[in-house]
Amino acid sequence: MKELDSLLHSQLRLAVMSILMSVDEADFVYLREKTASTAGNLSVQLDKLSQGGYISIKKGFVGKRTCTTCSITKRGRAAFETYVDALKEYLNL
Amino acid sequence: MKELDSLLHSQLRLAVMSILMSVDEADFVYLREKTASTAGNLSVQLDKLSQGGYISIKKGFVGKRTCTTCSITKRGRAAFETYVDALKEYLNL
DNA sequence: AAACAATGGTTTACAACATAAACCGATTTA
DNA sequence: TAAATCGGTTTATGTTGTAAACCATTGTTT
Repeated sequence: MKELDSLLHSQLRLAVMSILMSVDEADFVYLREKTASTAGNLSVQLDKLSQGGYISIKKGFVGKRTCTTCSITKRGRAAFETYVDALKEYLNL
Repeated sequence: MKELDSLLHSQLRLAVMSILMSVDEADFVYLREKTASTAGNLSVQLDKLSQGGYISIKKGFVGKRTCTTCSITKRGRAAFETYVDALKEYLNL
């Protein structure tokens, strides 16, 4: 059996990655709402994805307010695809 | 976003369930080899699946040796299918 | 037959993880 | 200016996954 990438095999991180796969860029608040997660949890998981090089996080401003924007990296995209393939094997899809 | 069934969202339990989906019955040793897991870990995870009513565990003998045989339940089969559907949503499959 | 290894598992101790609560600094509102 | 809100981070805590240690029985060696 192939190993499942443990950085991706987490509900929230997977949800985030899935969104980022199809959206180019997404800010913190959007991700929090779309995934229905708490800010704290999201913050931690984004960090992990970032540490692993799967996403890049850009901190900027919208007006006077800070805004954290995330996008998937090449590496993240590849990892996601590998993960999906491995999963298909598990699920016989 | 749909919730992912946390009883299934675990690498080893998922592997076990996937095997049991297509095999009617499988004994402990077979599962251990097929999933390349340690006996301890497998024992714990089988217990959890059993507690959740997803598999049934039957203890018997083959010759003089004990033999633990597992099979998926109706409920387990349904849960697996639901899980797969939810996952498809996450992965855009 | 006593000692030793192997088989089939279970228990348990520990590390990693997910999560929410508490918090922080800046901004807007009253 | 005080209080409430926003965008987010840090931290404390419970939950989970895992392997190491263990147990009971069977088989093998001396």
